Amino acid sequence: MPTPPDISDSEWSVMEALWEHAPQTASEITKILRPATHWAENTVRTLLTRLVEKGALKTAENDSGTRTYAPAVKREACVRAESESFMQRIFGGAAKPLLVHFAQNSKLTAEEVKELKKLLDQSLNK
Amino acid sequence: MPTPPDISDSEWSVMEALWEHAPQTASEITKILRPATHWAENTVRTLLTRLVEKGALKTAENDSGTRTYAPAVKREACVRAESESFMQRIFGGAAKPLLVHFAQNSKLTAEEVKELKKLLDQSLNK
DNA sequence: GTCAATTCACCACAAATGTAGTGAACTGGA
DNA sequence: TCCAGTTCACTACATTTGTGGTGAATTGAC
Repeated sequence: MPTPPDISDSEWSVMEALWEHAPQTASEITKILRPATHWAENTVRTLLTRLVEKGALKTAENDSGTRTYAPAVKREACVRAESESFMQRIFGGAAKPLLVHFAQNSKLTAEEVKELKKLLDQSLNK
Repeated sequence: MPTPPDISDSEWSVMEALWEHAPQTASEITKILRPATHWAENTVRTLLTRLVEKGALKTAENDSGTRTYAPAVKREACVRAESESFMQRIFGGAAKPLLVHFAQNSKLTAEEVKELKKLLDQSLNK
């Protein structure tokens, strides 16, 4: 898989739809996104085209000869890239202050806290 | 303090300089940022102007009659806003998967892990 | 008082983003 | 076979962002 390109806000919604389920056609994706976005189909098509240009999606044709889209980059890799650049931007690249911030500003259940503590421990023995 | 406006990448660097030390003049800020950015003074001035328009900075004059800039919004509030929108964008607004991601992808010292675990516990009794 | 340096208001301009419209081409059903 | 709906390639256009140039006004040092 190639390095994840920059993916803008709107584009990210499209990617999510395709990470969730692929391949899909432009009109299918539009329908999936409609409730949340109300985007015109042409808007979605523009985003799809840009994402293909960026190398984030690849296309193929389905049985009816209609173009379909599928991710060319893994969600996890994109999440990592976006997270990295966010951490860089806001927390000077340091994980600890970031974790401090979210640990302090989030409402977590006792279960979640337990789980996270376990993960933190594991992050040491790696 | 007003609600934090959107602050772009370059603008954020300027804000950091002023959160660090304020008030400062345009040329002072340019000098501070120069090692990291190599921006022309006019570039910094443009960013300053935009930040004032956005309400992120306020201006005054110093003794020599030169304009100075100072934050009009608290860093903590901006960090919170950016963090919120990042969490929304990438993790669907959920803190737990975000924390999981960073807990797993960060190299932390034993000290830091201890500290974070403590913070997590405290986040419960609030 | 003059001149060089500083400060500023304004303008510039390309790339990226958000959000679509137009018009041609194709296609499945009556 | 002809038309309506679908798909697509292009184009459009306002904003935001990154990056900086021009030229006028001011001011401190001679």
